[in-house]
Amino acid sequence: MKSLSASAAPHASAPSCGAPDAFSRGLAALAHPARVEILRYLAGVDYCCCKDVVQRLNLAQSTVSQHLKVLLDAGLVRMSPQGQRSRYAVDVAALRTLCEAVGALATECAVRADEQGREMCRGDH
Amino acid sequence: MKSLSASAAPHASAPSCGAPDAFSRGLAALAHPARVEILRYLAGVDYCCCKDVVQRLNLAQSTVSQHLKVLLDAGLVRMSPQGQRSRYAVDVAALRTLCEAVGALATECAVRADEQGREMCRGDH
DNA sequence: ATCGTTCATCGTCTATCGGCGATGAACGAT
DNA sequence: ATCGTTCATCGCCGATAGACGATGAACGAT
Repeated sequence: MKSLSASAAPHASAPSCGAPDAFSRGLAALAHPARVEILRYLAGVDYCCCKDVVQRLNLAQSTVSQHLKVLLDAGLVRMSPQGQRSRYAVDVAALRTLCEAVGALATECAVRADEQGREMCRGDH
Repeated sequence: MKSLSASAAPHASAPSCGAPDAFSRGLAALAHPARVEILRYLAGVDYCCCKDVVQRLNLAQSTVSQHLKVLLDAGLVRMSPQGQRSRYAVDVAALRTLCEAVGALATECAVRADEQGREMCRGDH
């Protein structure tokens, strides 16, 4: 009953909460400076193997590989094995989609807040 | 808050990257379904105390308080103590700013990828 | 066949996250 | 003064993230 974490809610299923959706995974992937740096680096080079990122970021190769895997799972980069290397490339469309999702959330919040923003200062309920 | 660049601590022995900037904190705050739900709920009501969110989300009060604190630290919500309650409200401007930061990252990646996307054929396409 | 390179994965470690209950402070009402 | 309510914080716990080194597979070159 205590171990819910993402599956079993104590009482009833939580409202739209509890699933690691694409939105959450995408944002979580972006919520790390190293991964943002990887993305920007990937966009700036024509082809990119893991080694290049390692030299760029001054991190261990295994660490970089992990970060790339996170970005891959989030759908923000694509990978095509090429010989003994791995060609990584930014999925610009996915990045845009994620950006639009954030924008949609911001817009929704703005609209809903504006709909009744004037009476926010009543002080009672 | 235009500093998107991850400073990428040069030394690898550091446990973390050492630069939890506003961008990372904001995205990390959004990267949890419960917190997104809190944001949307906050935007939809004129007045909101912690208790309301607790009933809404079916989470323990302490858990909700933690989530609110995360959102607060990320600057996405504002809080004003009001009597024994705490009035929480979405900071729409901050949300927009964060959204624009994501957009800037997406645009930068798109531009840089487009600048040489056509000539990325070094050997094969 | 052998070697060097590249990369993904495994194991380990520490720090943090995310959940909870319990506690105490602050405040309004009785 | 006392009680009830609300909230933030603490301690605890399991799970995850993020770092590393080591290992082995895949591949090109010798």
